[in-house]
Amino acid sequence: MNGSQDATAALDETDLALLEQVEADFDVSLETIADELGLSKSAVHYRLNKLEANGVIRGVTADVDPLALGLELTAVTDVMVTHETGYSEAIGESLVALDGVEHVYYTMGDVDFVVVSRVQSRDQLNDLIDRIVAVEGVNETASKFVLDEFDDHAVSSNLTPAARNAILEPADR
Amino acid sequence: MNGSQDATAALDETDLALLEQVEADFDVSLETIADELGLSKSAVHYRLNKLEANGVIRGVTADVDPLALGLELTAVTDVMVTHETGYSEAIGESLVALDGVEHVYYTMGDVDFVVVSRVQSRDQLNDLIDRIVAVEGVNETASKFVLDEFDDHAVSSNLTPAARNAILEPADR
DNA sequence: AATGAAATCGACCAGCA
DNA sequence: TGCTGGTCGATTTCATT
Repeated sequence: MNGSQDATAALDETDLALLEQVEADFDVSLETIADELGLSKSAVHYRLNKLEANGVIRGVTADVDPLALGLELTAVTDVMVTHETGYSEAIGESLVALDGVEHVYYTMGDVDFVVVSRVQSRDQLNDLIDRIVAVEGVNETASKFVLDEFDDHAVSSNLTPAARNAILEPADR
Repeated sequence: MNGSQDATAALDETDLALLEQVEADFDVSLETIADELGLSKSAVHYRLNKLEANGVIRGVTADVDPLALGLELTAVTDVMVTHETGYSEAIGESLVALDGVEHVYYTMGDVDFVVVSRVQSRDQLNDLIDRIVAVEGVNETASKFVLDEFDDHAVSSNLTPAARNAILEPADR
């Protein structure tokens, strides 16, 4: 054990470039990635394995278009809980377990939870809000329709220069 | 061309089961998936190709853990714009283009945009909020720290029974 | 940490129900 | 259209440096 941080794995610029590639598209051949990075196929594979072993890459998944499944309605719902007990984690887990709920953020401030959900219709949204209110501890909700949505799901290509530097040059260097 | 909807591709239960599998983990072998679904490898491959051709599967990507990159701070920022011009799309695109911004929701109501972002430190969050305010048309912001987060990124395994039925039994049947 | 060879797996094709 | 079985190419693994 040395003095390096546990949370942040030691990454170099090649790792970051590799992450940007596979986070954007893991369906390309290793050869294509290897060419772009100036590495051999085996080297790319070796680094990918290391990144997965370190927990940097959590997994590889298919991205499903919600619209293709008819989920055309997105809502942002503010959820207030009855009193600040220590049950925030249980409530958060109950909320995310509801069908249709995609993200749950437990926040500081007057709103306790921000819930993002996807459904097909207004009927389904009404039903979902009913199920949110039925969660033990939930007091009040306020929902907003989402008219338009913009996403940048990639993490590694979305870093500020400061964040990049912090990753490439750990504090204990 | 028949009377089927454009938006919602015709999917059967096998397709949904397949989507649940690959949305949870695309790193397993085709044989494993085939066994669980009671299909042959070729059939699985055939359906995957079709789902991708239909736009149901948008792509295959690596999931990177933000914490592994030191992005331990999540914030939800409400953004009010100066006046309801027709530039909401331009503003949304400007917001999501900012480094650190992950989701942007353009909403109906008193708040115009809900922005979810990830950074490493309070310094970086201050900087990000400055950059949000600097976006043309942005008037006022209010940020909340996220203390805890719960996600269900999978779309196909997150459907209400009503939504499942609507997918399996199109209206024009 | 990276390489090259051997085993394994996935992509594609022609044909069939 | 949905699927089968086989072939070829790509990927994963491992011994080696």
